Order: sequence, then structure tokens, then C-alpha cells
Amino acid sequence: MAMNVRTLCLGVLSFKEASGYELKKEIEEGMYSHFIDASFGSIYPALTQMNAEGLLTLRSEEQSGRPDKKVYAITDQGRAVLAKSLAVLPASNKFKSEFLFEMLLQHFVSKEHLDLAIDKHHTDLSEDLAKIAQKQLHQDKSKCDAGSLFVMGYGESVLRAALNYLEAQCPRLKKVKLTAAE
Amino acid sequence: MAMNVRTLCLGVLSFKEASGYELKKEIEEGMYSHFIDASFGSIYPALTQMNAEGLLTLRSEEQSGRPDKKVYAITDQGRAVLAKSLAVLPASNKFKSEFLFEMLLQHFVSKEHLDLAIDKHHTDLSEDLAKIAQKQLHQDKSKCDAGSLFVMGYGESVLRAALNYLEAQCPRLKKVKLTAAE
DNA sequence: TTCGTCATATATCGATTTGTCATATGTAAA
DNA sequence: TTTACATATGACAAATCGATATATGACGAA
Repeated sequence: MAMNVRTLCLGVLSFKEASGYELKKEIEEGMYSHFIDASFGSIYPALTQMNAEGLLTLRSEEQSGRPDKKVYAITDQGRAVLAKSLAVLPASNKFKSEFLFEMLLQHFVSKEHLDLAIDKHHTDLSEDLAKIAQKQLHQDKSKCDAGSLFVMGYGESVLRAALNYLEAQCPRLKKVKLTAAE
Repeated sequence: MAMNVRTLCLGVLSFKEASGYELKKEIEEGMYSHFIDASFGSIYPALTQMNAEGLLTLRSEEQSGRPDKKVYAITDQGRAVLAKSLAVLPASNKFKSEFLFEMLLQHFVSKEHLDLAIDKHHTDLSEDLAKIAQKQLHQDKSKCDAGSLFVMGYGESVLRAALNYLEAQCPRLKKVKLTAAE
């Protein structure tokens, strides 16, 4: 899959038009957040470029005080390019975990620091799971397309597995959980 | 955690000395492969730079035919820098999945292509799991430090969860598995 | 009331990183 | 035999990140 920021933006815009700022928010907080990332520094140039190439149209929305909102919408040509990008087999998943690196090199850090790192990771996983659970509830009412459901289910499975493993390896964490549930 | 290619190289070299090529192989095929990635284009400059800064020592090994092998070893100063980098709480896991992007935008691709993508992902997961299983067997005999065991267990849990979810969502895949097991 | 900071909104820029190519050569299979 | 792969280092363009700059309004705290 020709997967880059361009393809990502086209994909998000295929659901609804949006400004660069809104795209970033959607990628950070929406469905996408579980499996992809992008920064302003790559989004804005990509939008400008694709607009120039005719893959997007641009509409300026005046706003009081703030800079004009530049709302981008995908064109038929853009949809064609997106479809072409998707028509290649996707590359393998890539997973980056500083936590696991730290666990591997644990003989270099104090027990106290390691516990802190484990706690943080536990919190990260829990929060991600909670976010998905919230989305799943929210989604029931509105559109529930197959893709979203699949992605949320995948994320839930994987995160829960990681959380279970972590708690099994560090029984201390379960106490924290029980205390919080009281 | 000040996590970048430098820290990564120092971490790998803290176990044993190695050349740039061997580092890349270790990162691709060893423990590290499950949670990090790095290319030659970033490894070689990092090694050169860290050697100049005194974090590494360099020893040239002559080889017949091939270019000299440049074997790097970590110094006490390097170990100090590594420890300092590790003494910061690790950033959250980052997960990149073209497969999930494709699943989310499935209305843009044909059913045939989607099936191919699912099959590929299934194969990817299975192969990764097999690699870990092999490593777990291999490790029993040699050193079995806590870090390695933790990382392998984590990887196994997460990959198995993904595989189970995939097979539950696409019952077609189970048949393939049974056929292969015959 | 002034101060900090958060949210909205766009954009640039240096630093980092990736991915591809170039350069060698030996081994082994097709 | 010629094609591919493994060893080995490195350069380089392109992509991407992360931090920062620029505005403004809202909201609560000192």
C-alpha cells in the first residue's frame, strides 16, 4: 500500500470534508488514533500539494477573530488516487514500544523507576481501552459501518491482551485496580 | 525516554559488541524486532558520531574480499549515557497498521482484494508467532534473563489476541489453518 | 484584574529517519 | 550461467516529526 500522509488525508477526507486542524484532531482522537499518526508538519504541506494537483478542493470559511478555516474536500480524482493506493497489499504492522525496550534493558534502571514505567504503561493501556469502550457505546446510535467495528474490536482485543499479560506478570497492579474499583 | 537510534544502538551494544550490519540484523531478527525498527541510513551515522564522542570504541576486523568489518563496543561513558536515556519514563506505544487502515476504508476496495489483505495479515501474524515460539525454545538452553522472557511473553500475548480476533471475524481462515495442519 | 493556559487555526523549520541506491565480493541454487 | 542472496559500508533525497511562531477568545485562578 502506498501509505503515507497523503493517502491518510485522502482516507479521512473520504468520510467528510475537514480543515488541516480537524484532520489532525480526527487522526489523534478518532478511529485512526489506534493505528496511525501524523503531525501538522506533514499534514499541511500534503494538503496544499494535493489541492494544487486537483485531488482536493479548497473552501475558505470566514471566522471572527481566528484565521480563516481552510476546508478541504476530496474530488473524484482524489478518490481515484486513494483507491489506487489501497489496491496494493498493506505492509506488515509496525509496533514501537519504548516500554518493552526499557523492560529488556531493566538491569540498567532502578527497581523504583521500573515500577514507575510499568505503572505508566498500565495506565496508558487502560486509558486506551476506556476510549474504545466509550467509542463503541457512542457508535451504536450513529453509523456503525463494518470497518469501524472491525478496527475497534481489533484494538480492544490487542489492548486487553497486553493489559492481562501485564497484570499477570505484575500482580501488584491488580491491587491498584481493585482499590480503584471500590 | 530519550529514545532514538543512538539509544537503540547503545542498548544492543550493551549486550555484545557488533558491527553496523550485525546491529541491523539483531534489530530485525532478535528480541528487538517485535517492538522497534531502524535502517542502515540511521544506524551508520549514529555509530560514527557516537564513536567520535567516546561512547563507543572501534576495532577494525580484516576480512578477505569484503570491506573491513568495523566492530563497535560500548564504553563506560556510553553506558552512562544509556542509563541516563533510560531514566526517563517511556513514551506510549505506537502502532502503525496499514491493514487496519485498509479495513476501515474497505468500501474502496474489491472483496477479492480485501480477502487477499486479510490472508496476508493472517500469515504475517502466524509467522511472527512462530518466530517467538522458536526463540522461546532456543532461549531455554542459553541465558534466560527476565527482560527477554517478558518481551517474548508480551509479544506472544498480543499477537495471539490479534490472530484469534482475525479468525473469529473471518471464519474462512480457520479452514485454511485446519487444512495446513492435516 | 491580570495571569496562565487551554482550544481554535495555520504554518514554518531544523532535526531525525526512512528508503533507495551504489559499491564490492563470495556462495549457492535454478 | 545468471540470478538471487548474504556480507559489509555508506551516501543521499525524500518523508516525517517535534517544536515553535502567530493570532484570538474563553475560562478559571491568583
